[in-house]
Amino acid sequence: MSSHATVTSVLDELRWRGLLQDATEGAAEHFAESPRTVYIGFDPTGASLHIGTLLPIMGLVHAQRAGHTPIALVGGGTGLIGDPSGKTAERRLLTKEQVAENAEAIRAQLQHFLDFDVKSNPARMRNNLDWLGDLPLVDFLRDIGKHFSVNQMLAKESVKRRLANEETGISFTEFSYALLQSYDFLELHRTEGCTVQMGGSDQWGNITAGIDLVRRVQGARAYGVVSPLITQASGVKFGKTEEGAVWLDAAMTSPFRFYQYWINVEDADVVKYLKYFTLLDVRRIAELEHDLRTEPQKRSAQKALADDVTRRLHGETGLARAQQATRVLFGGEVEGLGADDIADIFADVPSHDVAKEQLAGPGKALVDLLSETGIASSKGDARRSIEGGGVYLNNVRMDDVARSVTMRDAIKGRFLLIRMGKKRYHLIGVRG
RNA sequence: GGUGGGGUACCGAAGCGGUCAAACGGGGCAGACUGUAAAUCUGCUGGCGAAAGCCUUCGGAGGUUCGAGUCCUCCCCCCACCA
Repeated sequence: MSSHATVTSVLDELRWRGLLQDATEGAAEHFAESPRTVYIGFDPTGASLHIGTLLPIMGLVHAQRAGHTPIALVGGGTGLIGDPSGKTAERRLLTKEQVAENAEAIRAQLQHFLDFDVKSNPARMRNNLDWLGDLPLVDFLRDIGKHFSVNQMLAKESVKRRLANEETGISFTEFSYALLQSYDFLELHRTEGCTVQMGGSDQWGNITAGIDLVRRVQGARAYGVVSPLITQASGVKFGKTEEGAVWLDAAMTSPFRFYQYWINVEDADVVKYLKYFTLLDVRRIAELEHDLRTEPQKRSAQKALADDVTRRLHGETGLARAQQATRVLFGGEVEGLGADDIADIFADVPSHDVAKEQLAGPGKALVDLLSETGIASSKGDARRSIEGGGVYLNNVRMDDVARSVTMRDAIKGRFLLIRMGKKRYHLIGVRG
């Protein structure tokens, strides 16, 4: 991805895209004056980022495109503590090794979105473990803690909620989180000249705390910009599927399933998501919105969204494969395929194995096959699915609960294609 | 510490001696309709079983009874009011 030193105001860009929830006073002017350095923190509590994190990432992407320098801060140190914002219960602590591993994985994922190589304003990556890791406690309390009013901290919504709950309460560790995040901002201000912190709207409190600290310690003015919470028209939490979260790591969510997630975005959300997650411009998005209204069955908006986001994360190859698998599965091309094509196309589709011997002779009961591979949660579940007309073997609906699967069903003696419902595909490879 | 109300399946919530694997709603899955959308309508939603049926489940442990989410005893946990 290339970044151009356009003069477009980041905030204007964020605003029309619906990515701007709030900004501290003077932020617009600050960005307008000259190129700035902006940071966002990423919590390494998981082994991968998920699509919910895409929103703050896009904030950095837009900043970079507008000529500013983005810093992705991986919270290798703060990840050891846990942010109480938005949490109702104390979090379990991760080990240092886990956090270090996660931080490394996140770093790799961010490289798909930010340009670390441009001459003018390359993105940077920092890990706050570098300065929090061996921070002397006494110095910290003297130099940083001194600037924080416990009274104010107690008034914060996230803290209040936890205090109100006698059971869980809040540990000193999590209570201190805001200080550490503020210290990050101070550190990046000193060493990187970073003057703006971005983040999700749940970070507003932590961000303003950091701004105050920079002002008190450095006597300098700093700014904050936050993006809104993503909502889904149906009220379901964004980024969740039956299989769980949609991850950026290809090993956790294959490019095919990633692509499918975006293809399945409902009409009521798709325009919003185009603005959020793609770099398509106003005119293009307006066109897609128009198409959506006039010929919704074409699903051009969903396709544009899926193409754009999948390409950025998984590259042209990943996108091409996801598209091909989609064409084959949903375009009815599956019948004429050879085994090799299938192996290739289905590399991404959830798959299972079954031993050849099991399909020999009379074969294996379909319900057993479904429950043993985990496609159905139990035999009863498998049976009910078949009775309800929701199970397809090689794209043929199975209506016989007592159906057995034999080698004759295997495509080219190597694969069984199971479909549950309209769109959940599973490939079963015949072993041996 | 006292008094009262509760703890039921993924969630909420009925049930108050057999007809209870447990009403109803939500969620989830599937079907129809569509556009791999939404809305709507329909079915399914503990396990095993082709079925009959069997097994496990209603906070925990005991008990009464031919039979217990349902009654009794003790224990644990929540909530409200009082102190």
